[in-house]
Amino acid sequence: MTWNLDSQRPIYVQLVERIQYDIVSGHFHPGDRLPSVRDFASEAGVNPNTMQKALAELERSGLVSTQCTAGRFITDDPSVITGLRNTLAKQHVQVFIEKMRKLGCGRDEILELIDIVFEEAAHGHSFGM
Amino acid sequence: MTWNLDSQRPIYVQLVERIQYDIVSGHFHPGDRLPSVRDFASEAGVNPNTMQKALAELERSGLVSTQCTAGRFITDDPSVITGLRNTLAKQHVQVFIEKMRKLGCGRDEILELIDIVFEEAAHGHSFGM
Amino acid sequence: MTWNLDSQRPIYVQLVERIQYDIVSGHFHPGDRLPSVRDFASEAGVNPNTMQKALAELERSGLVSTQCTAGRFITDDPSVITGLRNTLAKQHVQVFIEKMRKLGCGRDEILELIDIVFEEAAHGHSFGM
Amino acid sequence: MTWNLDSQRPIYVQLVERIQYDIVSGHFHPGDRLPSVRDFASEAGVNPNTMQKALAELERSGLVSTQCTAGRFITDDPSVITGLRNTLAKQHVQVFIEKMRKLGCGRDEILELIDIVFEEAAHGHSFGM
DNA sequence: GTGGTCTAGACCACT
DNA sequence: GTGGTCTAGACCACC
Repeated sequence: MTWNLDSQRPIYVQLVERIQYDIVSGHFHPGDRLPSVRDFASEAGVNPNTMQKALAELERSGLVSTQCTAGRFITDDPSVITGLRNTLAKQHVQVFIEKMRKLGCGRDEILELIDIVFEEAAHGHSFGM
Repeated sequence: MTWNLDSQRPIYVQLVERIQYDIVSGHFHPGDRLPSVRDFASEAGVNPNTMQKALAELERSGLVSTQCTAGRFITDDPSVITGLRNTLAKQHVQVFIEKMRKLGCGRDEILELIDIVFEEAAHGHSFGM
Repeated sequence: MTWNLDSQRPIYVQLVERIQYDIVSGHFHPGDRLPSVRDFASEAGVNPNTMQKALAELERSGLVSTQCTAGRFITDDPSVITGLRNTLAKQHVQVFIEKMRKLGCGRDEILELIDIVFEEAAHGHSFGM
Repeated sequence: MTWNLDSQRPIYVQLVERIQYDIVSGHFHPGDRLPSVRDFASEAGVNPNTMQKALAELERSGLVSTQCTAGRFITDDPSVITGLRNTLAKQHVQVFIEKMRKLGCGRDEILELIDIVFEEAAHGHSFGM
């Protein structure tokens, strides 16, 4: 698992996003214990304080909670996770559609392109880049 | 028309993207003469050198060309513009679908969400800006 | 009965306050024998030395007295207890009014808010715990 | 203006509370510019990072906002300030009544004591201690 | 070992 | 000069 941090945006923001994804996508499960701040930080190649800041952010949003001296845990309320997933999904769709609109792509063309990309993917093309 | 530059990513990259959009979306037309580097830079509120770098980038990709002493012009070959438009559109779709895939959204859910966002937009909700 | 000790303030101070409350509020009665230091400490989940320090403090203020070999007893002079109760009550009121004054709340607003809180409590809202 | 920080509770929390009070009590006014992080920190005798953390907290709650490179400003929406004031006031009342309840003081006795304290204050006694 | 907090000092971009 | 971010290293209390 690589972290792919770029130095253009605040690292702690990228950490938050990345961990959110890992929770939402099922890499972490509700109730799971997260690695310790120090381990997590070293895994991501950042300073423990930076990871601490990211985790505090996640705590503020209710995704993780800390049981002092025992570590940090993913919320065990699946609805919080589902809620975040849906929020993120909708945000992505909105940003995406706005970008396409600026390119002059309407609804039909968007749907068409999506089908094309899915077709290609189904025939073994890779997604990412 | 505001330029909305953020200081997180290299300015010239943002300028390139923005001008690409302006060409592709029809704000600039094939054969149009671009403002002078100096004017363009002052309009965007950036240093002329930065704008220069952005325009050089656009030249490299064939979107604009310099006719010495007469200034810079948008390519008069519509197919180049259409090509860019389609390339950008497809890129956006691929990136978007990859993000959604990471969230665990399949094709059907994506289509559903897109319809929802279009519905909302039709009822007066703003997109992102 | 939980002890709710927080690690922010010296433990023994919190014990003193808590036992004062238990005496003043009638949980312990005049002349009652207190549990042994060891039992009391284990009940509160603290080190016996810490409890010892707390009890010494209470002895200094005349609330409890040691009868050698027989253990520690709550004072059998009800006026001492009543005196403490009134002292604590007045202290709380003074500190409270000072805080409210800093917020710009005058006498009338304070009385109004107190009535509101009592109203809410009467309708089943919990206070603080 | 002294800061009276005690080392028992997180300093940044105390800074938040103190600045909240200063805003709510009218020492800072809506739209006022706060001292720079560095100045503010040195005035309070803390590390700039600690002050930064406190101000970030205040920003999160909407009390102050930062106009990048221009400094931080108190919100110019008086209703936010009034809202905070009322929230704090009610909290204090609740905590106070709960404490008094534990002492066995009912509503009437509380009101009586408040009047006594106000009487004393009116005759020149000091509040605080 | 855990998390939480604080400090000191640095760099960046903007103006 | 402003705020924002990051790092390194320290201390504390709890278990």
